[in-house]
Amino acid sequence: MINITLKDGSVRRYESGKTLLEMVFDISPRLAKEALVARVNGKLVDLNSKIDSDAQVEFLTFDSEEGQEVFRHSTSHVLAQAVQRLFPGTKLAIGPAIANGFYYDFDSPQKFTPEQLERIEAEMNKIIKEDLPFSRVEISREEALQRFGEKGENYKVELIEGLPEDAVISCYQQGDFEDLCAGPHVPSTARLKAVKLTSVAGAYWRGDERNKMLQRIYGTSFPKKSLLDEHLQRLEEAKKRDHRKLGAELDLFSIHEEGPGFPFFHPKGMVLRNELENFWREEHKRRGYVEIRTPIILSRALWEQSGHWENYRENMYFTKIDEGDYSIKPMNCPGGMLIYKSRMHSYRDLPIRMAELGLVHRHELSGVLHGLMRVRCFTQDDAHIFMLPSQVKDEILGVIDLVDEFYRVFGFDYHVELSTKPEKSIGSDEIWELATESLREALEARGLPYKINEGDGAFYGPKIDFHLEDSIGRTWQCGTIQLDFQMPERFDLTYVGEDGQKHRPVMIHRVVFGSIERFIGILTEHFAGAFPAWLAPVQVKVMPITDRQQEYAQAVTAKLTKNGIRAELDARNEKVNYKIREAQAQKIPYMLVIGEREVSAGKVAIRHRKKGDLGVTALDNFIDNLALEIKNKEL
RNA sequence: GCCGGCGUGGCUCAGUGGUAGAGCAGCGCAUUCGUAAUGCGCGGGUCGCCGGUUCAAAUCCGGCCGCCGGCUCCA
Repeated sequence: MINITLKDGSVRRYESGKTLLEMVFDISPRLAKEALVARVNGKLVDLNSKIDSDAQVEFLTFDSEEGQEVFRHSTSHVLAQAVQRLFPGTKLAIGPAIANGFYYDFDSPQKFTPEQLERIEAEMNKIIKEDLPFSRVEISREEALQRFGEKGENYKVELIEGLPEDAVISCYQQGDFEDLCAGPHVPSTARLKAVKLTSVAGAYWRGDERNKMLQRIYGTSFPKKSLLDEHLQRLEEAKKRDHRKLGAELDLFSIHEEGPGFPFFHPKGMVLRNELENFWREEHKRRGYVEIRTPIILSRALWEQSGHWENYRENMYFTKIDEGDYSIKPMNCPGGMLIYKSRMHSYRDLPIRMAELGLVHRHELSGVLHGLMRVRCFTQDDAHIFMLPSQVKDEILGVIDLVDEFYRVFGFDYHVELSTKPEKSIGSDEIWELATESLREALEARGLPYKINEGDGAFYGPKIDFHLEDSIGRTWQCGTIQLDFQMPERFDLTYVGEDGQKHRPVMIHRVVFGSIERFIGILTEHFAGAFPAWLAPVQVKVMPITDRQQEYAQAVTAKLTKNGIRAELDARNEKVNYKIREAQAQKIPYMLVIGEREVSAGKVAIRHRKKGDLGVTALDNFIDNLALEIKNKEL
């Protein structure tokens, strides 16, 4: 007999060799129906596995992250089985669970079209009905190589060859299908109740564009049809928040075939931009930043000196002036260097925090352009901080705090990544190590959780990245802090120290919004277009009920405008319902309905886009309240 | 750039070889109305672009451009 300790601390005794599935049936038939996998002494294992010694056991359902992952991973195996049934000879690459679903990469001469996806989905449902148990077998490396080699599964062979010496190699089988897999899996295909294949896409083997492009089928799955429907419903809802759709509907910006990736900002979009920039200038002034502006076009020699020519050329645009080669700036730093160098600096002047709202152009591959999130020209809210080595830590902390304070104003959640030395880079390993450690220490000092992004730093230094989410959960890098020992070297930047000698300053590149364009995209999706009053392009819509209130409504609008509030008059000969409907669709925060009663009382009737009818009040009172809401940047 | 899908009035979409359609928006007229669509009328499209097949192409074929979802890359 063995002792099994459950999550609640209770202990049950079983004969050695009983499977987890048998145990959970004994504990609770209801839990048994929902349990997908178990955590045994901290390790995830199949419910089909046998336990032969005392253990801590926890049963996991779809409610847990691990349960979902196992569930989706098992679904990807069923997908692979269905594809191989319908298209024999299809080779398997990898098929992991991802956030909200799974995918599987295939190598097949057969092109998977949307119609075929339906066929595959039907086959998957058949496999699910067949209630095939997942069973695990551990095999030797030689046997694994032989098995998958015989079947012509060359990608699997490659995977096996890449496994570490001491790795346990396992296979999972359901019916006549077998896949190389570490597991664990759900007990049987019948658990995978509701399955939906969502799209096909190309994906390079091992994510390397030099490799063959495989066909990736994406899908998702749930233990209940209703959960799947809810998920699809949520995706539909999210589409309505898409900044590309809202950007057109709210008349914020447009992008044209005449300039792919080069957005045009309309008057309403400019209000947003300007509000963001005003806020940004105020906050930076308060924190001791000075503002500069550098040219868009600068000579090739400058870019050679900075290292961009060597490391960033594929992303740059070029032009000729007279006989000379010039480049359109992809970054603002070299321009900033020239300003720093234009005069002498004393150690007493440092740190110098030099900010620039700089318009940069980058050649991005056509396939990656995405509304305002990924464009070919954008405005970075850049700053370069020149400092003494002893000031590095405080300056990094200052920027981390600044970013946090900014994002808080908009109510954004964010996550942080630390990116290390990339393949293409300048500077010695020691310097990189030192810079990376400084950033790491700053993060630790603030207790910020972060993820390491190996090899994703800028070519001149490591960076801390701040990522924000869009409406469907894709994350976009916005803020970044990059520590740079290289540019000061390359541009021979100096300051005069206490000792009267020249010394080398250290530099930080940093952005908070990241790109104003991308930030506006995120902002739009986050608020679903219903921007807080301080950002709303139109803050108040004044709507007289009939022509007779026209004059009074005009006076109201004029007074609002005089008080710095962005107000518009809807003088059209339409019913209030119609005007309200339109103002609601435009997500205007406040509507002032003006009828006979308001005119005679000299008041206004307020309607809020979310709170509805707020009753009648004096105009001055409304103005005071709204002015305060705007000043406080209320959400 | 690569893989797959898509491209018809400002917007959403119907039309799959035989003279381009609807709703919304726009414009005109009427209506003067109390918290999410008043009625009637009128205009508007070389069907993304170029070429081919055909007596005839929005529709079939090829190339290009753009967009969407991924991959790779990045603010």
